[in-house]
Amino acid sequence: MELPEAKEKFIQAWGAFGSQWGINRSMAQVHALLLISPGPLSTEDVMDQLNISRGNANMNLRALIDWHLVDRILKTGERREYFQAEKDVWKVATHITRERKKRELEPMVRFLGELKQTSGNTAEVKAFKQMAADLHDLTGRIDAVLERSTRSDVQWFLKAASTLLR
Amino acid sequence: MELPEAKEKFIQAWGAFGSQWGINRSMAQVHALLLISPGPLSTEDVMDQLNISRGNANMNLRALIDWHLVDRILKTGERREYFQAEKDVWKVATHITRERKKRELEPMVRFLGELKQTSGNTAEVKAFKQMAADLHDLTGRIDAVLERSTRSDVQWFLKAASTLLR
DNA sequence: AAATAGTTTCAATAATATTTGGAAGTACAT
DNA sequence: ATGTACTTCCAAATATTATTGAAACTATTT
Repeated sequence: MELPEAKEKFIQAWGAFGSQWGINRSMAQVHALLLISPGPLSTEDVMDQLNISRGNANMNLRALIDWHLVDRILKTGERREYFQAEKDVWKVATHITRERKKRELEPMVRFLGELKQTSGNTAEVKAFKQMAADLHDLTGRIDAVLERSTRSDVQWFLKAASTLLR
Repeated sequence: MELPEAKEKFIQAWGAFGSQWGINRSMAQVHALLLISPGPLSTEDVMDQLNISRGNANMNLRALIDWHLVDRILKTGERREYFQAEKDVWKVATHITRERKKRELEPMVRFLGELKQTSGNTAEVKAFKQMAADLHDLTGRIDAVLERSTRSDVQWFLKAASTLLR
């Protein structure tokens, strides 16, 4: 396969994959484009290559910066901002994991904890509280595993080990 | 908190959580309702409790069966079908993980593998192939971890161990 | 074999999420 | 301080996705 086709397919696939996981398609596509671009791109480059509006490009670039997946680059003597993706896929995975953990998983764990206090003793209440407790336990464990596996020291260790074992 | 309020909040929260992760809100809500119901429910029960249409209830119940999260129950002497959620949250997590792995992650791993064959030697092609290779490696490792951690024997072992360690 | 009770399908509709494009804002240069 | 080059915001338009509801279908009962 030649580059232009591969590039296009990759951007489409990354966008579709993202939207299956609740990440907006454009944000994933902008990320894909930056991931495979050797150098930093300007907002206009992104607009042109993905055929999206300035507002859309800008909004998603900011969101990606917010997720720590993209850095703002200022070239000396140029006013325009450039954007560059974090290329280390381990870091990418870590940042995505930590953000979603913080924004979505942790609030769910807290909420399930609260539900365990529901009052009553009927069969229905018991089934409810049991489920809340089980889910609280499960999500808490998942949270703990993700916490450990995305700690920067563990990251460093895992990456080094897996390079050696390659 | 009293049951009706807790129930309502749980269904809403599970629905919102699901839709953040690319699972349709109604499907997650039907699942939530069945998870906290002590016995099996009929399509009508689901329709009434969630205020959704028959088509919607039916479609999502079938989808949940497809995901191995819900079983069809036939009561003797009754024509109507009943539905009951798998209550073991470890199994729930396993089934969700395995389905998404199969439907979404595995195709992505294969696709990234293909992209590594892109032809060319420019800086742009090299950056592209490097990223494809790195992502292929990363997604492949994640796939392997999920494969191992959702094997039914491992499930059994983990569940037993974590009960002992509680 | 007709009536009944239930399930499934799917085109139309509604709800939700995304995208646009222009106006407002900001900061640098002249 | 005005013009210029750019960024950000946001209400309106569009696209996408989910939901409805009624008709078609299937299985059971009389």
